[in-house]
Amino acid sequence: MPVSLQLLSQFPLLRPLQRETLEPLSQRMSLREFARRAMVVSKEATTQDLGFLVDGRLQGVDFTVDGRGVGLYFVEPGDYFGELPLVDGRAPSEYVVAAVKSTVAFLDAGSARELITRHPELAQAVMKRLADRVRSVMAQRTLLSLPNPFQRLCALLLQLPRRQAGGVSEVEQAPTHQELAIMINASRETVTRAFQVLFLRGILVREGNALKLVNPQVLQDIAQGREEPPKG
Amino acid sequence: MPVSLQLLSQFPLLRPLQRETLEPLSQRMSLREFARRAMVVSKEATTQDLGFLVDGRLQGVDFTVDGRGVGLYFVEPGDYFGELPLVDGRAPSEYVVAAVKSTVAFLDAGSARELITRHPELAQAVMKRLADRVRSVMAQRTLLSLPNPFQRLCALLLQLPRRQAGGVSEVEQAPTHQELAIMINASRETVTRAFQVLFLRGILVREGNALKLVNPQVLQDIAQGREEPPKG
DNA sequence: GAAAAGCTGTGCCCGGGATCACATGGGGCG
DNA sequence: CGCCCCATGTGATCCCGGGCACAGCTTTTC
Repeated sequence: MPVSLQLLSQFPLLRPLQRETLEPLSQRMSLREFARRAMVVSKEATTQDLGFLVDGRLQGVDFTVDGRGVGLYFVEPGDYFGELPLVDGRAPSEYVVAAVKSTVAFLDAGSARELITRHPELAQAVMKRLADRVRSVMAQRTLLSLPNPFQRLCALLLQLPRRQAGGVSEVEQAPTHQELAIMINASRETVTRAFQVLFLRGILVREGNALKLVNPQVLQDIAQGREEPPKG
Repeated sequence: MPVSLQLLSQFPLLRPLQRETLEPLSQRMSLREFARRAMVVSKEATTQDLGFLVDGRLQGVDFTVDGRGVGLYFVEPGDYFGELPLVDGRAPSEYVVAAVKSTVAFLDAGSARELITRHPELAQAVMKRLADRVRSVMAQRTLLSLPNPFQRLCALLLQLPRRQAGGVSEVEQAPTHQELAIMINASRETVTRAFQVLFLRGILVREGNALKLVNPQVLQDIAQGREEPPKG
């Protein structure tokens, strides 16, 4: 089930490639659909194919032994994933699931490796991507080593993907309290109560499904322990 | 201050290179000595040179805002470091300090980048290295998200570098309670008390500066929450 | 060898968060 | 429309682990 050239040329990673290189690739690749919540890559998977997200949205997740899930990162259309097993030949470090109905193009491990080896620009891009992941996981590690839940929540809010909306930076599609709780190693109720305080102080404003960070500076101060985590 | 070819050829990363490639490199590189505790790379450094550890032992460390230090990883002779800034051009994510008196050979960022771009085997090796770091930091993140300090300690013990000694795997040069405490986000006293219990149960045996993991299986069980963290 | 500094071991207290239980609210879906 | 499921609030309770104080011990330093 080959993939159209036009589709492939939409991926930034493959942009540097010549048409002659792309064409045989498109022959080897295959498109697959995934329903919402479907597992795209299992942690136990032995294949090391490189995946390109054509459409939808994927999420890297991990589970603690007691079954709680942790969101690690998102994959947006145009992005690729699965580079970790591809590079080191070991099993994936996490699961990848479809956050919504998604379409993925897979390139087999062999071709992917050859491609990267032959094209330094691609190798460069993959290294860059891995570096980004190191930094992002490091940030999470640092966050988790903060002493109290309030600080961790503030730190997390600052590192969630945000966008500017009317001069104020906001988190769209804010995760649920439960999801946040897991990410900062706290209970759901603690997150709720911390939010109360932040709302009360006007540091944070809820707007439908989005969260406006009215005063990021204070969040930063609390996260870094410069300002006392407010109690009530 | 050029570096001898013989020295360079001891680095696995550079092993694939021809003598003709190595020679100009050796001209550009410079050797530097660092005393114990000296800072090799600052987190604020703007240079992106690649460092090769000739002799001694380095440690990647980070500091929380309140000044507590966290050990992240070690660099042993033959290893290189500084690949993260080199790859993504951003500031280092941590400090590198000399654990003991050390000798380091530096290669300027430009030459290093060119080298990697020109030689796919090297790019491959660097990618592998980055992948290792992703996995190691992920492991630390997972550890920190365990609910209680006892579990975290067991998990940490299992992920410290170990070696086999007389059929029993042991941690040489065990870190101090204080250092362990910081790594698992707990207080020094809590670590001490947890050790008490582990010694009492014969799961762990102290032998001078080394720690024998007599029963790794139980450690594993406790870490994963399958077995109740013993209370006394 | 004496002093100083650092590591380890313990008792005690207290407060922050986990946990439980339940009330509300709100949105999707038959 | 009514139902149900999930997300959010909120109070009450309890206990784990942080923090302090201090007592041996070992290791460095001069």
